Amino acid sequence: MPREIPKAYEPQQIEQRWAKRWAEEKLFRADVNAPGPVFSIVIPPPNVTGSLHIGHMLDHTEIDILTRWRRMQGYNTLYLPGTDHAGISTQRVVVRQLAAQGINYRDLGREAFEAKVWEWKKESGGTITSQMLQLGESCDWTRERFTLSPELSRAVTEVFVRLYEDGLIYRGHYIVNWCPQCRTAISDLETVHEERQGHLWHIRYPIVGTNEHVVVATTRPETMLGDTAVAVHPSDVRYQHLIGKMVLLPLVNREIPIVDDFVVDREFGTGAVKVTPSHDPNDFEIGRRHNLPEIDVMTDDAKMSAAAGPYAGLDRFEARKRVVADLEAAGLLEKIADHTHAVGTCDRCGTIIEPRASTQWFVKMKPLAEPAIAAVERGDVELLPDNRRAEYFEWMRNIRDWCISRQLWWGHRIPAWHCGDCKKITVSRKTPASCAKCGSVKLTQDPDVLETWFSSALWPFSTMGWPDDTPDYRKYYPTTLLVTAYDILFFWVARMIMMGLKFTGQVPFRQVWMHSIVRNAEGQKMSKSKGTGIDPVEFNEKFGTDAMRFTLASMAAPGTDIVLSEERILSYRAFANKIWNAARFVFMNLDKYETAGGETLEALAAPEVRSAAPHAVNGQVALVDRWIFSRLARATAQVNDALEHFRFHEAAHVVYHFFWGDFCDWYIEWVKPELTSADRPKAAATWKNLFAAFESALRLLHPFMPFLTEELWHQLPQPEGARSIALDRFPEPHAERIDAAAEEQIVLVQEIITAARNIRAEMKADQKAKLPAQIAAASTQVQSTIEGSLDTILRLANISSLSFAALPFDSTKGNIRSTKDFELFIAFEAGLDIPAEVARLRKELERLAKDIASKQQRLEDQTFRSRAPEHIVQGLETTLAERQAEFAKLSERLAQLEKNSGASA
RNA sequence: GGGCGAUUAGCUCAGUGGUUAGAGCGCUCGCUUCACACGCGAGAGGUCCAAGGUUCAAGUCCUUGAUCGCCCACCA
Repeated sequence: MPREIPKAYEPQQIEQRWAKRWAEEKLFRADVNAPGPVFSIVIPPPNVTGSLHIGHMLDHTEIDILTRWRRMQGYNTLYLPGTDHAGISTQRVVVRQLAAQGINYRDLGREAFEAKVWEWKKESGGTITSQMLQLGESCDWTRERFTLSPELSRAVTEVFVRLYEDGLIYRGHYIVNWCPQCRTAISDLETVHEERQGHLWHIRYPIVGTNEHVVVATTRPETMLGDTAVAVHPSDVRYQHLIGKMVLLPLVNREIPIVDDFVVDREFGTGAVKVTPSHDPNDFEIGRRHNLPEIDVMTDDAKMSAAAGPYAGLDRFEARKRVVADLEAAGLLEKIADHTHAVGTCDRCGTIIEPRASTQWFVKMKPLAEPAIAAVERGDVELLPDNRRAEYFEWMRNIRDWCISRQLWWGHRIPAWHCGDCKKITVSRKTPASCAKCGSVKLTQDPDVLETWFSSALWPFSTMGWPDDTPDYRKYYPTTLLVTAYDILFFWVARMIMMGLKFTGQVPFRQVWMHSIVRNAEGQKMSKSKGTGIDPVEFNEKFGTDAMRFTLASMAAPGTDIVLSEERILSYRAFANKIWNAARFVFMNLDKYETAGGETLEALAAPEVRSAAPHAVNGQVALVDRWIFSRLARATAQVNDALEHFRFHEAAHVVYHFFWGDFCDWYIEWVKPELTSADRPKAAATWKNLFAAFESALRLLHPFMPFLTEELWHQLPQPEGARSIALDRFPEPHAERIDAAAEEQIVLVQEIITAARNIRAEMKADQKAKLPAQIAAASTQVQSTIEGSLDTILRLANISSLSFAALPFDSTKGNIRSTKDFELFIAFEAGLDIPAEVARLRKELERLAKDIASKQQRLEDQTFRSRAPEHIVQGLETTLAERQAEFAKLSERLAQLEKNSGASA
């Protein structure tokens, strides 16, 4: 049966077809009862309403490579997919959408709004999962999870209640980061500090009962409307006499005291600071220490509040201008200095955050952090790469309490009820009937929801059915590995470790692999909103998912961030095409094999054809077959080692060069004539070996290029009932097939062929002209190797004959290439380009001379001889001898040429 | 203010103290060779950022500096 496949690889329909089939057949469904060691991994859940970006693609590529590799190695694998409800982001999207329809979400009311978000989730929540399906990720879709599902919400409530009962969750009034755009508190981690060019306004505050004034400096003049004191350093001689006096707050005409506090920096500004307890963290602390009132002069959306008097209703920045103008008019503005300072912005929307005193829920972190620090110190969780450990420890040791409440509607509502009578709080797993304290039934649930990362922190065990003791939990928890970008080490990884230890008594994962971040050409983080992102879906369609995966894997070297370039993707698309065409060659020959009538193709599907390779003829395995299986075994071992250490780029490099370099460039070219040989047993053996090597190569490549390899694997003869290459075995490293002798001999033959091609190219010999060549072998082994592969040498070097001859060759009559093992000579009539050859030889000699000199110098050094390991010294001696011999040969040749050209000139 | 990373071929990047520092792209030359021009063959191209130091031996380890980038940090 002739196999008709297109000349060029077209990934589009092939990928779609397989992606669909893998999902439909539930090929990657995990089975707790399956044999083998466990390899389990949960996805870092993407935002449910988001779409796939290049960062996910990297995450997912690494996870999928590892999962497929381990599955093929016989592990019981689980790759659990799912999504995050992403509180703020999702709410923002829906709010904006409603606004576009002229609807203010607040007018809708909480329940109706929540319903709208669920609706939106239903509509667009499929985007990311369908994109993942398109990518053909080998995850178990029957176990897909969502952070806001009833099951996972139950885990969230359980955790909240237990933390509250343990005194680790408290409600308190503190300064938090307030985002006026999202209208909610956000955590410290969710703020991004940006250097901004601003001003430092120096304002005179008149001292009551005198003509004096004190000058304060501020970057946010509008907050003065909420000032309730001025603070100076207790030992600041400039101001000591003022401590205890009152100043009249300009514009507001409120009398406020001058207090002393150690936190004031005498060096900064004027050394006197206005104190606004409601709008600054330091001032808040000063306020606590001095019992100052708090005056919140802003509203949720950062407009000035009624407390701001005449400025009420103004936007904070408009108010700033007005306040400054009014102060100036009143003659109270002493000066305006330029000042660069870090401004906190919301990492979701970029709005400048407003520090604001507010009542929120917090988690006490120190008691959770301590065991999590110990677990990493002990190595129960291995954080990789190593250098991230220090960051983790640094952050964990200085951890601050975590503000977990958000003034949003989309999320897990806090399971706490406020009593209308006694004002006490009842925290409960289920809606309580009455106040736990006074029995009142006038209960209202706390309006806040938990921040998204609270539920994400439980992900490794909430997805396994916790708090129930499920088979999944027992089998797959703790998970084997977490793969994620390093930028969410604090947001997510650290919190998972803390929560995992607290609630399961176990670490949530044994290893964490933190990969790089993908950046664009300008080195910025890829961001869709900034228009700097690469759309992976578009790229996948354009170049093929396999090519994209391979590109990402090949660039995923630890340490540096990845800058993706189209050129690089193109080169791996070419690689995919190369594999495709190697397959075409194999298929073409499969047909010949069958029509030749020896054995049927089905015979090739027999397990022993694969496992017994390399196949022998008359008890003899051909050199090239020994070689390719040796190379395959070596490549497999290298890939295993690389993947065990998350060295994806190294693994990719190995398979690339094994396939393209060893298999295509040499093996296929070498065996071509054997396949059609009249010697039937020999042809059949070559056949089986070609088939087995190619088939193994496909399996080796599968974790990296799943679609292409699946497609081709199915076109090869396979045993009855074979469903997918993904369920087949990964190649074994087969240490016994590593054949140093065969590799050495093949290298020799390759060197001869390359030398001949080099001479021909330099001579600009007609491609079709086969020239006779002569060779001098340095040993009988070399000679017998050459004799053994003579036909191949003649064919691949494009020479008509190769005769063994005695040295020296007449370099004026042809060109010579030499190594330690041989000298190859090809004569030609057109005449040698003597000046060119002289130049080449001189350059070569110069290089050799330098090399020889440095080696001699080192070998003469007695300290080197006495201290360096013996194999280094011996190796150096051997190499030096070779170089010297080479140098002698080349000098002789050069002299001959110079003499000749001198004679002829 | 602390901390981390990078600097290697024209470009993008690998490189595990040891014998001639590699890859892909690009470049030059030659090829419609019956798997592949997304290809084949042959080449050119590198004071490994700088200066010191450790070592028998440094692209690799240490120190300092330069340039670029990132993270953390409540000086108004």
